[in-house]
Amino acid sequence: MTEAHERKKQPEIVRRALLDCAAQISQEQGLPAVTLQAVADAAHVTKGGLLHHFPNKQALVQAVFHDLLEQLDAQIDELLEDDPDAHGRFTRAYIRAFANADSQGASNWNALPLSSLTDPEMKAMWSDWYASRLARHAETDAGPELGIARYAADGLWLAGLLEYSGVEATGQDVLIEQLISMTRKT
Amino acid sequence: MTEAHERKKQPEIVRRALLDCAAQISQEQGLPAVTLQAVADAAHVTKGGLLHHFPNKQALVQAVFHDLLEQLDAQIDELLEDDPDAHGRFTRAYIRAFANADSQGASNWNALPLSSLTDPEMKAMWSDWYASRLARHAETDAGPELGIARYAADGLWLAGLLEYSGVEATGQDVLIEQLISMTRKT
DNA sequence: CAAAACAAACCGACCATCTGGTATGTTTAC
DNA sequence: GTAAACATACCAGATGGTCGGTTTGTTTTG
Repeated sequence: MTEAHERKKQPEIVRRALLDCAAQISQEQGLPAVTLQAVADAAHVTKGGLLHHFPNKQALVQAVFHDLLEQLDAQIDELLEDDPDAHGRFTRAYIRAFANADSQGASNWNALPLSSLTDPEMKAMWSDWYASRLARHAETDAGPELGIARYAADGLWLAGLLEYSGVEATGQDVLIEQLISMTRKT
Repeated sequence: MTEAHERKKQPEIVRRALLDCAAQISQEQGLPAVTLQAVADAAHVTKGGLLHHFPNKQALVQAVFHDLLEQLDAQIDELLEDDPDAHGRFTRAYIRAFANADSQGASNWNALPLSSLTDPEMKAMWSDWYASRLARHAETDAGPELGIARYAADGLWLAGLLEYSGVEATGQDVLIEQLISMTRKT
C-alpha cells in the first residue's frame, strides 16, 4: 500500500506491504483477482520478489488469512478488557468485532474468509481458532443462547456483504444491541 | 450428470445437465473448478456446445445461481404450507430450508452462494429475492426477533460449511429447534 | 407427402491471454 | 565476501472465447 520505496532492502516492510495489498485486492475485487502479478504490482515489487517472501500463491493467501485472524484475535482481546460483565463476555466481543468489521471501512475482512471455504487448510485455521477460543471462554460463554447470538452475528456480517452496501444500513445498530442484550444473564 | 446421450438433439435436457453439472462441480471442488471445459466434459458436451447454450461463463454461473434460488424458493413454499401457525411462518421455513441444505447430502447449496459475493449481479439476485420474500411476509414475519432468528440460521449454515464436516454435528438439531422456538409468539 | 429451405443444436480446431512457477542474474546489507 | 533481497527473462499449461463447419430437426412448398 504505502510507498515502500526509497528505503532499500527492508524485507519486513515489503512483506507487510504484500500482505496488505493482497488483502485489499481480495476485498475490493474478490479472491480470484488476487494474482501474483497484481499483488506484486500493488506492492511495488516484481513477481520474483514476491515469490522470495512466499514460496507459492497458497502460502501467500494463507498468510493473509492468518494475518486477518490475528487482527481479529487482537481486537477481541481489546474488547474483552473493556467489558466488566463476566457472563457472555467473549460472545459480546465477538459480536462487536464482526460488527466493526462490517460497518467500518478499515475492514479487510470480506471476500477472503468466504472464499477460503475452498481451501481445507484455511477451513481448519478458522475452526481451530474458533474452537480454542471457545474452550478458553467455556466458563463464561457456554450455552445455546450465546451460541445463537454468535451465529446471528455471523449471519448479520454475511448480510452486510450481500447488501448493495449502503442501503438499509439503518436498524443494523439496533439489531446489534439486541444481540448484545441476548448475551446478558436472564 | 445423467447420460444425456442416445436421445439426440434435446436442448432442454442438455441445458439442465449443464446446470446440474456446474452446480455439482462447484459444490465438490469449489467455484474456481467450474471451468467451461470441466462442465462441458461432465455433461458430455463440447465446449462449443456449452457456449451455444450460455454465451459466456458468467451467464452460466448466474444461471446456476438463479436455478438454486428457484429451488430454495420452491422448498420454502412447501414448508410454508405445512405450517399452521401464522406468526413467523416464513422465518421457520427459512430456517428449516437452510438446515436441510446444510445437513442433507442433496444440497448443491454451498460454494456458489458464497463465492457469488464477488459478482454484483448475483448479489443483487439474492438481495432482490430476499427483499421481495420479506415484503410478501411482512405481516407475519416482521420484527427484530425473527430477523435475528434468520440471521442465526445463516450463521449456522455458514458454520456447517466451515466444520470439518461431520465433527460436532451433534447439537445442531437442538440449536435449530431452539431457533424455531424463537419464532413463536412470546 | 416428399423434398427443398431454413434454423437450431452441436462439434472441433484454433487463438490470445493470463496464470503460477522456475532459473538465473544483479544489487544491497552485514 | 557471502548470503539475503530483490529483478529479469522465460515457460508450459490452462482458460475463456471465436469461428467455420456439420449434423439434426422443423417448416415451407409444390
